[in-house]
Amino acid sequence: MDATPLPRYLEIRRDIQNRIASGELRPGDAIPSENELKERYGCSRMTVSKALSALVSEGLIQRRRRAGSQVALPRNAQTVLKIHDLKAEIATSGRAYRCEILARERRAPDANELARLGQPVTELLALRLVHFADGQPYAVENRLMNLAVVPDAANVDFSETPPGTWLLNEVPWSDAEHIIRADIAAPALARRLAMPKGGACLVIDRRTWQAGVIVTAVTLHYPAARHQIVSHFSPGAGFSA
Amino acid sequence: MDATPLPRYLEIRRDIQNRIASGELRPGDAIPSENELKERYGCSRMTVSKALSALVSEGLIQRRRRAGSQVALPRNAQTVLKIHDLKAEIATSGRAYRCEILARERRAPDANELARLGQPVTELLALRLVHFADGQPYAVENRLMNLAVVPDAANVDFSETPPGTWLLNEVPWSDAEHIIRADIAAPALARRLAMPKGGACLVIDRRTWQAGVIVTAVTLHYPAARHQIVSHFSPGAGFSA
DNA sequence: CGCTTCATTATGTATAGACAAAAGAGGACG
DNA sequence: CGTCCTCTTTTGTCTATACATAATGAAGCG
Repeated sequence: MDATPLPRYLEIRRDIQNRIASGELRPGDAIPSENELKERYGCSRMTVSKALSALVSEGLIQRRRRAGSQVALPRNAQTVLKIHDLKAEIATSGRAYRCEILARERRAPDANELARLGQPVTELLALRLVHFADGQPYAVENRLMNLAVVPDAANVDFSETPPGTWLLNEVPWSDAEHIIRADIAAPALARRLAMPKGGACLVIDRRTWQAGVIVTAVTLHYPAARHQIVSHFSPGAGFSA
Repeated sequence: MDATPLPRYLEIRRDIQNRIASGELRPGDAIPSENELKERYGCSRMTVSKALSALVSEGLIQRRRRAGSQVALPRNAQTVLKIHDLKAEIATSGRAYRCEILARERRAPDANELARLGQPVTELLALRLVHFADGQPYAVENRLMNLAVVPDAANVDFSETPPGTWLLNEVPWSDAEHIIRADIAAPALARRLAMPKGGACLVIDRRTWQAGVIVTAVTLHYPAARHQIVSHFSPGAGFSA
C-alpha cells in the first residue's frame, strides 16, 4: 500500500518492533548481532546499526559492547504529556477565546514567591488573569515572570495575547517541570470559575527554565467538571496529547 | 572535566543546542547546510548529518530537502510523564507497602465496562483494591484485565504483587493512554481513603494496548491532600518523572 | 583456587563516496 | 502573464571500510 517503500533501516526497525510486540522476542532475549542481521536483511552493518540505535532511543532494546543487544525489560509507564498553549487550545476547539487581566504588578518577589521560583530573582512581573472559552470561564492563571530573562514582558499588553502564548513564541525553554494536583476551590476562585462552591479543581503548576535560570512560574486552576488532561503515548510512532 | 571527550557528533549537536538556547539562533533562522558545517567542524558530512538528525528527533530543528534546515518554532510545552509502579513507588520512598483486595471477579464485561475498554472483550478479570503506605490508604484501584491477552492473570494471587506491578513485568505494552482529572470523593471512597468527606481526589485513568488489543484499563483514585504528579522534562538530556 | 593477562567479539564512531528524491530558481514558451 | 520544464542545491539513504572501546571468556600462573 505504500507508494514509496519504507527505507531499509525503518523496515528493519519495524520488523524488530513487531517481533517484540508479538511476544516472539521477550524481555531479556538476545537480539542477533549486527553482523548476523546484516546478512539476514541483506544490507550493510551501518544500516542495521541505524535501526538498532533508533530502537535504543525508543527504549525498546538495550545494547552493550561485546555483550550484544537485548530486548529491554518492560519500562515503567511513561507517557508524553503535551500541555497546549491555552489560547490555541481553545481556538482550535472552535470556541471564542478571551482573557481578562485581574491584576498586574511589577516588583520584587516576596518570600512566598521566591519559594515558588526556587532561585533568587530581583524583579518580576506578577499577573493574575482569567481565560474564557465562549464566554465561559476556562481557567484562572497566576503567573510570575522573571524580568531579568524577559525584560520585554514589562512593555507588553497581555489582554490580546496572553502571557503563556507570548512566552511560548518569544522564549525558547530548556527545562520544564509540571506538578499536577487536585484541590477544592476556595470560594473566591469558585466564583471566578463559575463553578459550585466546594467543587474540585485540577491544578497545574508549571515552571520553565532557560539555561538554568528560571523564566516563569505559573499556576493554572481548572474547574474539574470541565477539564481533564489526556495523553497518548506509542513508542513506535510519535506522540500526541 | 570529561575523562573521555564527547564524540564529534554529540559535540556538534550540543554546540547547536547552545546556540539556540542562547538566542544566537532564533526560531525560523536558517542553519548552515551540511556541506558548510562539515567544513566548519572539520568532519565528514555523515557526522554532521547524524548530529542534525538527533536535533530533528528532539524537535529542535526542522529540515527540508533543498530548503535546508531551520530552527523549529517553539514547541508546545511537552513533558514526559512517568507513572511509576505503585508498589515500587511506595517502597522506594522507604514506606511499607501493603494492598488489600476488595473484590475479584472473572466474567464477561457489562456495557459500562465495554465502553471503558473501547473494544469488544469476551472475558475479563475485574479487580478492586486499596494500596497502603505505612498502613495509610494511598490509592484505590479499579482494574479490568483482558483475559484474552493475559490468561495467566486468572491464576495469580495479587495480594502480594499487585496487578499493576505484575502486568508491568509480564506484558510489554505498545500504547498507553492517560486521562488525569480531579473529582470530589464519593462518601464510600472517602472512607476507604481515610480522607474528609467532600475532599478532592486526583483521578488517573490509564489504558494500555499491545499491538492494538487492549490489555488493561485501570482507574486510580488518590486523595488530593497526599498525592500529586511531578514531571520534569529537559529536551537535551533525558527524562525523569 | 583466585588472580592476571590476553585474544576475541560486538558495538560505537568516523570517513569517503555514491545515488535518490524533494523542492526552489530560473528560463523557455505559449 | 502564467505555465511547464530543466537545472541545481540540499537533504535522505546506503555502502564499504577502518579503527576505537568495552566486555567477556579462556588461558596461564602463582
